[in-house]
This record gives sequence, C-alpha cells and structure tokens, in this order.
Amino acid sequence: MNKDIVLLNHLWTDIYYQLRYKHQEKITHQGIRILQVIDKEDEVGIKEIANAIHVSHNTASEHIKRLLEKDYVFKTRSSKDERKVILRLSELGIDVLHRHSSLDEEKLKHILFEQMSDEERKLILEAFTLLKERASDVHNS
Amino acid sequence: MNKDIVLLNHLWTDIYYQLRYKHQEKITHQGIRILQVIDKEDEVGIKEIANAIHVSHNTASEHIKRLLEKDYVFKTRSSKDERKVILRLSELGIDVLHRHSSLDEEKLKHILFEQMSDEERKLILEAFTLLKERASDVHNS
DNA sequence: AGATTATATCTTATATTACGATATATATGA
DNA sequence: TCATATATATCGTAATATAAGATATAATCT
Repeated sequence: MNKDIVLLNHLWTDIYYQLRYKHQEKITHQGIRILQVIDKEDEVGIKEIANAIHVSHNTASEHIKRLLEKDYVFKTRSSKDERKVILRLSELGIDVLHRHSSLDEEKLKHILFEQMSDEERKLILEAFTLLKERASDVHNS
Repeated sequence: MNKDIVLLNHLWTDIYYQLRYKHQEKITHQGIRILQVIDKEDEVGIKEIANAIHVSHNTASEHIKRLLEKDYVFKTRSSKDERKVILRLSELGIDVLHRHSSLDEEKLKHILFEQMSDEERKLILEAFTLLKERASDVHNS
C-alpha cells in the first residue's frame, strides 16, 4: 500500500488518540454506532438502523427502546408513511455522541488558537474541507 | 464554542463516517480500546491497560487473556522487571485494529491519487502532519 | 525476612447483544 | 374490498461481554 496512505492513516489514528475526550459517559457500543447513523444519514428508521449495524429489526427496535429510555433519541413519524418512525437525536444524544466521536474542543481550541498562526489554522480547515468533499463524492457513489 | 472548532469536528466525524471500513470483524469494544492503547503507548502492561480503560487489574488481565487466545496480542517480558509483561500487537491484531480505527485504504487511494492533484494531496498531508505535531504537544503536556 | 508490586486464575454477577415468535397498524396491489 | 406486504413493537430465550473481589505465585524493594 502506498506510503502516503499509510502515513495519512497513521496521522489520523494518532490525532484521534491524542485529542479524543477522556472520561466518557457510559453508553453501549451499539448505542454509539446507532447515534452516529442517526446523525449522519437522513430519514433514519428502525429498518435503516437494522441494516446499518447488521442486526435484525427486532434487535434494532430493542436498542432504540433503550436509547429512548435514556433520552438520547426521540421519535417522529414520517409524513409520507405513518408506519415509519423517523429517529432524531436529543440534545443529550448529540452531546454523548460528540464526546465519543469528536475531538476534545478545549484541546482543539488550545491548538488552533494558541499554538497555531492564522495561516496554519486556515491550512488545517482547508485541508479537512477538501478531504471531506472528496469523501462525500466517494460515499455517495 | 468557536465556529472553526465546531466546523473542524463536523468535518472530522463526517470524514470518518464516510471513509471508515465497512463489514468489520467481530471484536469486543474493550478489545479495540486495548489494542489502541498497545498501539499508541510505550511499554504497555496489564496495569497500564487497567488504568487506560478504567477497570481493575483482574479485569484487564482477563481481557488480555482473550486477546491472546485470538492471537491479536502477544506477551514479552520487561528486561528491567521480570514481573512486568509488555504487550505487543500481532500482525493480526494490527490488521483488526486498522480496520476498526483507520480510513479505508482503497477509498483513500481513490481520493488521493485519482481525484486529487499532487498539490491537493500535499496540502492534506501537510495539514495532517501539522495537526498531529501540535496534538502531540498537547498530549504530552 | 517481610512488605509491596505485577500478573494470573477462579468465582460470581450484571449488562449487552441477538433473534425467533408473535402482534398491531399502515400501505399497497389485485 | 380483501389479501398481502411492510414497519415497528414486545416477549421469551440464550449467548457473550464486562466487571471485580478473593486468592495465588513470583519478582522486587526495604
């Protein structure tokens, strides 16, 4: 495999390891994965969750029941099909997901605004934006 | 929170969501966290694992036992203290960790070498390298 | 030599995860 | 309109993951 790709992944995993939040809330592994799908996809229902995490619909429904009990998600109904549940993240759900998948904001603040010049910060944002755009092209294809 | 930081995190989670490997091997959640610690830290033993994932030493030892059985890790002994186990990732462990924490190499290859110019690729690598270096400063402080 | 440290094993218990069977409500097609 | 399909919910059952106290052995330190 090309060394640039290996390097990029090494940088990626290092950055996450070093900048991740510590002392995270207790939430199940499948719970995080589900919150992520709800966050990143459109019109997510039980069936979509089941497909995304490769479980049966009953299992997906049970997982969602527990996330509902914890107030991490809430249900709306599709206007196009009343059977269809559309899942949404609550404020609490967004926060929990953030802490399990994002980079620590205090650390980022320190790096971007106290350690980097304006030019460097621009470089970072530009590069991430570029990669994200290209990633979207691959993901949607 | 500053909008650049929110943006960066949005980009970060989007990139990971879109470029992560799909159809991952079955490995426990704590298993992945342990492989990660072994990968990123130096001289990792049972005590360090216990501290890193916030469990008792007995629990840590049990987790390691299972990772040993699956050939994801192997043990060496510290030359400084014979009691001390130093854990290392096997090739298989490296591969499993890679698939659970890195960006899909085929997707990266497509993006970096088929969709991007040389200049763009350089920008990405430069930005990631810069962020990684600054992240190391924060992590080690 | 006795105390401390590093790890391993065993026992016990709870949480998480999964799915088949069954049920209800809604939507679709003949 | 009725039969069938679809979307989700609940229940019962079972396996796996996770955790830690008690106990043990070996190595290191005082």
